[in-house]
Amino acid sequence: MSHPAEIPSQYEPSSVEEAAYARWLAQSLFTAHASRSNRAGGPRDPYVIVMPPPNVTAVLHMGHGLNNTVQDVIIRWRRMCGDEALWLPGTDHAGIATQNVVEKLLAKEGKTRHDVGRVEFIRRTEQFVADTGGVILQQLKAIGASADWTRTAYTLSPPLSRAVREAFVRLFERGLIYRGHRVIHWCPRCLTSLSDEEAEHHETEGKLYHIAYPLTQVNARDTPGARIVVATTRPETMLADVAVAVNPTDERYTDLVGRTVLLPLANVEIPIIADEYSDPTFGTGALKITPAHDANDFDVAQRHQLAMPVVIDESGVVHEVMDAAGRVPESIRGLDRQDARAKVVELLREGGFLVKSENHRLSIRRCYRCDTIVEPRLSEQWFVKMKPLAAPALKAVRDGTVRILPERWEAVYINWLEGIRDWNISRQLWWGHRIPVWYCDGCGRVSASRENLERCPACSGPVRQDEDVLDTWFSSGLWPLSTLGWPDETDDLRAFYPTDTLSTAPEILFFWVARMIMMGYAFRGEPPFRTVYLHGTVRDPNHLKMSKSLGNGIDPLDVVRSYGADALRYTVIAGMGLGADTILDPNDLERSFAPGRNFVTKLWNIGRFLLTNVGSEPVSSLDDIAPHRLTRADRWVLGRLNDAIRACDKALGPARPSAAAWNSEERYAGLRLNEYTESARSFAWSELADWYLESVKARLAVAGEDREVARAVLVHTFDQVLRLLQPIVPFVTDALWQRLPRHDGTALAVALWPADRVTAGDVREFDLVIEAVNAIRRLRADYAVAPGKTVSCTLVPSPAATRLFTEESGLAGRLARADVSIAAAPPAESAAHAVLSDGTQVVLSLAGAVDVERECARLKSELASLEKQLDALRGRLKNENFLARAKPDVVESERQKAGEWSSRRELLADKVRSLCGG
RNA sequence: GGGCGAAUAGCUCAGUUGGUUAGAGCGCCUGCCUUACACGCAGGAAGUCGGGGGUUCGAGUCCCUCUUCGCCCACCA
Repeated sequence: MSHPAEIPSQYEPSSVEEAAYARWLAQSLFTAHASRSNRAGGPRDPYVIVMPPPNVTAVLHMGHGLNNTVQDVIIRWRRMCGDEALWLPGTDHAGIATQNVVEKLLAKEGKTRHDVGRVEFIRRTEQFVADTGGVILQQLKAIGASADWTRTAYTLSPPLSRAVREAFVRLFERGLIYRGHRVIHWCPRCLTSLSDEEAEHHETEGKLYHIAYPLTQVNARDTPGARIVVATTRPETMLADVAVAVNPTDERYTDLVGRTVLLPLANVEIPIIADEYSDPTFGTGALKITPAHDANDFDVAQRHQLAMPVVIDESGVVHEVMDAAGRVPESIRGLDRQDARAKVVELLREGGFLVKSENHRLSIRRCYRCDTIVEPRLSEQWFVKMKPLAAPALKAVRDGTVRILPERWEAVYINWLEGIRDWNISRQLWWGHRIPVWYCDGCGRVSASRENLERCPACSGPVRQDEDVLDTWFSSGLWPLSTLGWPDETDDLRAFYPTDTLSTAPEILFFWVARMIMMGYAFRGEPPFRTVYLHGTVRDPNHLKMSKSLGNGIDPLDVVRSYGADALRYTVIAGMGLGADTILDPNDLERSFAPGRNFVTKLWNIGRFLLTNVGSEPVSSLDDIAPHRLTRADRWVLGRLNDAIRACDKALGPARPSAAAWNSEERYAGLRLNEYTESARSFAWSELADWYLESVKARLAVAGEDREVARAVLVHTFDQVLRLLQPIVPFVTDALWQRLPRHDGTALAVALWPADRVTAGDVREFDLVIEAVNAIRRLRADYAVAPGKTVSCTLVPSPAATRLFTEESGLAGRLARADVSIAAAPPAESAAHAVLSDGTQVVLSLAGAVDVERECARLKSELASLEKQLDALRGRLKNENFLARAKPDVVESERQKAGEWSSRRELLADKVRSLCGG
């Protein structure tokens, strides 16, 4: 009747996962079809997730593992719900990051990129990407990612590069891209400018130097030796000072405005000017103005039309770079900015100009790619005017067209967009999309063009293209559009844009998410997605972010090898509250991933038991079983299954807004993946396995009608459980699903999501049986009855439960190892007692093992705690305010409870009286 | 400097709009190799829900305040 040999006793993920994945691919389960989308005349709602493209040179780490598992769970859920589900994968060329890697390789040959030249450098980088790139996409397959690989995209591919150029030119034509000469963030190591977002703040302990600038004497009235003291954290930049600014309201300095000072070391005469920017409460109230090396000073200098000498070059070396002849003392020339600072301070001290230096906390900016301290630098860059682009993106989140989960990030997003500043998009790199702008030296025309230009459109003279490339995030910002074929009006674009959910880490909310929303509106008039799901960070037990450099990382593939992809997936999904960080211990993978491994094993064993007992003969559909043939246990498990399905649906939430914007009920609902997981787990484990499977064993052992009923219920229930769990643990569920006798050849990944049955079973009767079994088990444990020993138990059912317990005494006895008999009154002999919630009495005969004193103590303490709670409950029910203000259903359930408790209290009190003689 | 978040069992965390006796996993204790599972089963211990104040019939949940961590943003040199 069964085929136990077919089901291995041990589930070996490593031996089945790879083949299973290959089979899924061969069946094209993950390939979406534009024609099936209802936006293209097809029958289905589309559901689309664009994968945040990992850097093309990246290797999978836990952060990717987490984020892609999240996306995979969501897309697998929607796929089963009948949506035309598309998860679109791809990689990012990652300008600075990739260029850095290749430059390091060149450095090993003792060369720089300038030695090989631009063309050769790009060729080498392309080769490097071709050889080693995209590894991460292969690795994602190992964790079961159900992406549509036929659509794999790459930001630097020809079609996506075309989208980038189109976007640039359109913004240029709308006047939203302009060229500006200003102080920007510069990385002296990467030798490129950075956007505000790429220059990260770091709090540091530094020094504030007070430096005396002596006033030049113009007439005899001047006090000899008079000076003005400025405060600065960057003394080395003083060599490029062009003024000292004081606040016009600052009376200390009123007389000095208009005078000049002699800049120490540089020996240049500079004016004292009045400017609002100077804060009288900070330092000495006198501020040195260094326009070329400080963005604010630049603004001040512009207002006062001051010169802008440069003394720090692109590599951070101090010398007379521009308009600074004679300013840099011999002993400082050629020094790195750090060394120059020390030297300047030393010289100032020697010259008696250093008044004092004090400790000072300040925040410095570092390059997000290489951590080098960023240098403010005066240069010519391309900028995007952000205010007009930000407006619709702000509105979208404010009015709920786009929602951000968890909710609190919406405020952060709004706050940032409200204060948005123009975006520097030029990068002085070679790896990236070259800026599609051509300069004509003849007529001076600057042209942005979709096609490469040979001649000036105005004067037909020769032109040269801008040397710079675009910020990597410019192309990333177009990702939802460009991957779907924009700017062409492709089938994919029509069928799948806007997409649905974007899942990523909050760190790139500004870098990427906000810009995608802006670009979506700018080029398509629609948001690129409707939900932004921001997950937490993976950290180690010390709450440090996992990273390669800290050496506290976990390689997801190690976990897959040891415990399987499902264990990895289950662990990260089950352990992750919405937006909360995930803590994993790289030094104890065994313990970290135990939840997943244990659950997968349990599921496998549930399947093994169930399938071997059901056997391979045909099984009736549940619909063909007459309802009256279902046992209480059957009705119970079906009812519980239904509860589980509902709970999962509720946790996963609405897939899409019911109108143009999410309404207040939908807005922050759903995508509680941990709640969904917990609902499915607890049903499978604590209900199906612990109670139903145990209760059904006897029925399966006897051939006959009831066995067929039990088989039908088992197969139906397990089938539904596998469907519920497929998105989380696709491999083990697939392996079990294929062995189901009612299997019709459909793949689990595209099987229909379980439906909430209207006629779910009534669970209350079997709940009482469970209560009775638990009571007997607890009494056994209390009185240390040997585990193997069968005890005698008398049940005195409440009137309502008489029939129930008469019929189920055999089952209850089996589950509790007891000979259960039903009686109208409890036996007189000394025994262990318990009272169920409905008043049914449970009496265990223990032949002398029960000591009356102990039993009395037990019952009394139980009675006391019950009475205490009952008093509180009754107090509440007498309270007029409660009755008047609480919701009717709350009052009703409290009343019902009070009834139950008081009948139970009577019984316990009786027991205590008769047993303890009180 | 501004804003946000967290603080619940030994550890990691759940706890929707305030409403039964606050839950799970891991760990721990006591028994069990009960014919699916010891990665398991049965039973158990363990929480003044960070401190203080307030609102309410009722607070882990709402308000104020303090403490300790963490994050984001920021042009006071």
